[in-house]
Amino acid sequence: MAKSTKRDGYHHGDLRAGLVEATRALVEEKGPDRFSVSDACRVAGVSTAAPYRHFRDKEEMLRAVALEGMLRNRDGFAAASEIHPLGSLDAIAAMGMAYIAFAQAEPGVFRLMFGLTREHDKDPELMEQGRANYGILLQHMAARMGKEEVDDDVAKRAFPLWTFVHGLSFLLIDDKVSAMELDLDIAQVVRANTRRLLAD
Amino acid sequence: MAKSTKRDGYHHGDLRAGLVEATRALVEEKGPDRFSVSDACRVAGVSTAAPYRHFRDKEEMLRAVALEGMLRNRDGFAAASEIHPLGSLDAIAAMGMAYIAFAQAEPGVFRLMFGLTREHDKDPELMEQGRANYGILLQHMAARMGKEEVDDDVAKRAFPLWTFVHGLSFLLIDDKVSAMELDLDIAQVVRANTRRLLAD
DNA sequence: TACATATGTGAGAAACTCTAACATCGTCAA
DNA sequence: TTGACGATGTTAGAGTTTCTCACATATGTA
Repeated sequence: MAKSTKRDGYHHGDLRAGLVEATRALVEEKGPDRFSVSDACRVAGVSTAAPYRHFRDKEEMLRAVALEGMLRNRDGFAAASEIHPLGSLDAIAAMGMAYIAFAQAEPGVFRLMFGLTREHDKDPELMEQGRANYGILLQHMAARMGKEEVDDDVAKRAFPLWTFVHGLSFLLIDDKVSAMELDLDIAQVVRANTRRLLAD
Repeated sequence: MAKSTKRDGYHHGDLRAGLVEATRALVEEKGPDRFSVSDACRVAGVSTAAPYRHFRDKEEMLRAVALEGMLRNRDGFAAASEIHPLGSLDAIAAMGMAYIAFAQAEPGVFRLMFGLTREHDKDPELMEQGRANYGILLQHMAARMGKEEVDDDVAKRAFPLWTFVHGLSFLLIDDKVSAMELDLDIAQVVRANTRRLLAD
């Protein structure tokens, strides 16, 4: 039965994948700061020394989850961008909603994908994936501005859109929206302000 | 010489304040996730059991720093809002810049003020301060819209402005701006997009 | 088959959070 | 003035955690 996450004897089968999944689940359940390697080991059913055959340290386990999240996020992002015309307000707003939906569905992983530790910036793979995601938005923006190629102007007009949905995502998962007693229709907020940010 | 942070004998003088300051410095130096109570004790020059006379746990120490940051942030925020006419683009953009400047000056504390843990939401004092800060923006927005009182419409028009500078703050401190090879004049970005978000 | 390599285990060192019992200091009522 | 008490510090230590080291077991290849 090929490789599986199920234990089969002395060896695990695919412990790396098993640990990444356990880590993802625990990060989501308890929050990134309450995650422990030992917990992941308990879930995966291995000793606490086992992970160190596959990851340099705890940090690297979390980075693996962040990277996997970035890839998964890209799917939703790309899908949203493709159901509307290139460069349309509909397409751009849909991408924003996909970004926010991911943050709300997996706040733990989302937090991991950004911020949590400065070492993430040094991870070239993670950075590359982030750039690829942003690239999709850039394509739409270039089309909208009637340009063949993505240039600095395009990048500078696209950036505020990212900024906006990024900030909204954090305010939502940190519960600031309800704390301020705001009763918002998120889709409406995204669409209206995307339109404003695109205006000129 | 009244209360001081300096050690004077068996007792410390004002250990609570000393620990908050040590915690703030360490959070800024190493990041919130690398902070340890023991480190703070070493800096303050007390035993590792001492903090528990003043704080329930590590979490509460960090919350104290977040609250103190929120108060300090408010000073800059209020100051920025007062040097320009009530409700003017200048005033609102200046407040945005103050917000971002704080994040860049104290990224560790800024991260603490939002997110890091969900327990923060339950801290009524912290929530109250956050609301007070947001209230300053609401005043300007109400004036701009020619209203006497802050109502739902005002809150809904102000919210995107917060969202925008909040997102920009995080992208800056997480180094995403340089990672995407964007060379931005932040003041320019804030002003241009604040104007767009206010338009209609 | 036999050897090299990959992947798991158990034991333990070092650090950390937090508690419990005890020590010291300041203060206020008698 | 004094002495009891509450506030605030210390020492010792239990329990958890990260990570390393030596050793065990599985897998693949000559």
